[in-house]
Amino acid sequence: MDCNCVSDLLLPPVPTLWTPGQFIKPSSLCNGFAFPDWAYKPESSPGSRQIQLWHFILELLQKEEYQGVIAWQGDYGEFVIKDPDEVARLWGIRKCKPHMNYDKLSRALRYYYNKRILHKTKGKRFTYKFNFSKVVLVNYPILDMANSPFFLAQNHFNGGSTAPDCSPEAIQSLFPRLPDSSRATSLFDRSTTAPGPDGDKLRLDSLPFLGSGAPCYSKPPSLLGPYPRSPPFDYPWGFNPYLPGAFSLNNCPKLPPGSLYPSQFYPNPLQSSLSQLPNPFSSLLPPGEAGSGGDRGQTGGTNGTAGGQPPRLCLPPYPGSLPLGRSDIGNGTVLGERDRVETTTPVLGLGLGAVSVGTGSDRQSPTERRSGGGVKADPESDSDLEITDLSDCSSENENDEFTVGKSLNRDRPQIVLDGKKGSILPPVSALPPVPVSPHPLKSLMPISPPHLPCHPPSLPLWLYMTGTGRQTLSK
DNA sequence: AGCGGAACCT
DNA sequence: AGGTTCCGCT
Repeated sequence: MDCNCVSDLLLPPVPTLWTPGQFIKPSSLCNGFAFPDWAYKPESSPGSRQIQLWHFILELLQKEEYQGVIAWQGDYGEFVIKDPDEVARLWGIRKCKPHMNYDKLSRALRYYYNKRILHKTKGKRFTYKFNFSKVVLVNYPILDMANSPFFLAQNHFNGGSTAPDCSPEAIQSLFPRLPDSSRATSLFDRSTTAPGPDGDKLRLDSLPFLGSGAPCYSKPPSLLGPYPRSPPFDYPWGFNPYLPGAFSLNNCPKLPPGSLYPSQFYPNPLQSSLSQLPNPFSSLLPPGEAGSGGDRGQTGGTNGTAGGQPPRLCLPPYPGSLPLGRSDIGNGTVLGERDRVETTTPVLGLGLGAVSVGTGSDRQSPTERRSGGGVKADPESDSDLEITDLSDCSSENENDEFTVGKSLNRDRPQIVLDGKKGSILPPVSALPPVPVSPHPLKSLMPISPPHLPCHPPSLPLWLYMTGTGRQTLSK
């Protein structure tokens, strides 16, 4: 039976989020619901365009209108299904399974246990927890995680051979705590010296969505941006993350004055953080904002970001992540016309490359499964790490892969992980030369796409469960 | 409520 | 592969 709800006819532009009443294309609707294109698996994967449950859950979790139905609660990554029947109903609508119920949905959720995408918070009804260490964070280019001390250990791309730091601390360093609201944060710690070899150190803990803040309530990042997936290599506003020039410290184009990023789209701490970014990032700020250290509060303006909700940032991904993970996330569409619907939340697409964390073993350990009470995440489940090998996704571009650490660039930011400085990002010069169009914006557009990425595109920050792709899980 | 096996579907 | 459906069990 095909209820014709979500078919390949679903084309971008689509509503930026799954919001009842947002109609774009009747043929792409299911019972009046339309869904963001990014919610589908990439075309390259089998069964593509079928949303996965964990994806759907994240989708719901991201929407404030469903806070009464499902919401982040408790430990980091933990969420509670407040209204199981309603969630099941929504899932049923989504999948056109009118007979869906929580029993069935929960069976599907249990299906994720083995994949270590989710686990149950013992002792808390309807409470589950995402194993965010089991995700691939793509498009965190400026956080060159693959080059961090943490990830170097198992970096498939540099043949890392040292033992990985799989300690919970290391994991925590990957997902650091949200800084206190009172704590001034900056993406770059300039407290030490002037820019130079040690000048600009990227602070992971200044990225709100990367961490959890309050001890009792830790909302994971706005994991899935509200941006519709764009066709491959469609960078409507002309930004091409693949192009070296896009991030060249000397070749970063200014956005047109008064352009697509009104200042109110930059709530704190992002705004101030962005403004402190060295070029090219600071240039993303509207004129007058860069360097102003604006201190508009998080409640600020019309950004639509609820107080306390981590703002999504949108920085162009650093091309160094290209070999590691798809970098076409969001950036092309962030400023696109199609995004008018919900460009209310700034998005910072920070490229991590493709980083996943997981164990070689698929199963939860008995310890893990025994751990109850939901007091604290089982360290075991989050304690292992691997770099997701996406190399087969870019076989044509193997030569493009960075040899991490092959060359140093003093101008590039560095990562500070728990106070330890990470290795610097690969130099822009390591990128393959790409012809540049004379047009200031078109110079950022793809001349010829490097290769078809293999994760869902156009996400400002895309979480890619390693268990759902062609990647690392061994069953 | 929650679990997991099994058959089945797409 | 990723569920969906059913069901017995705890």
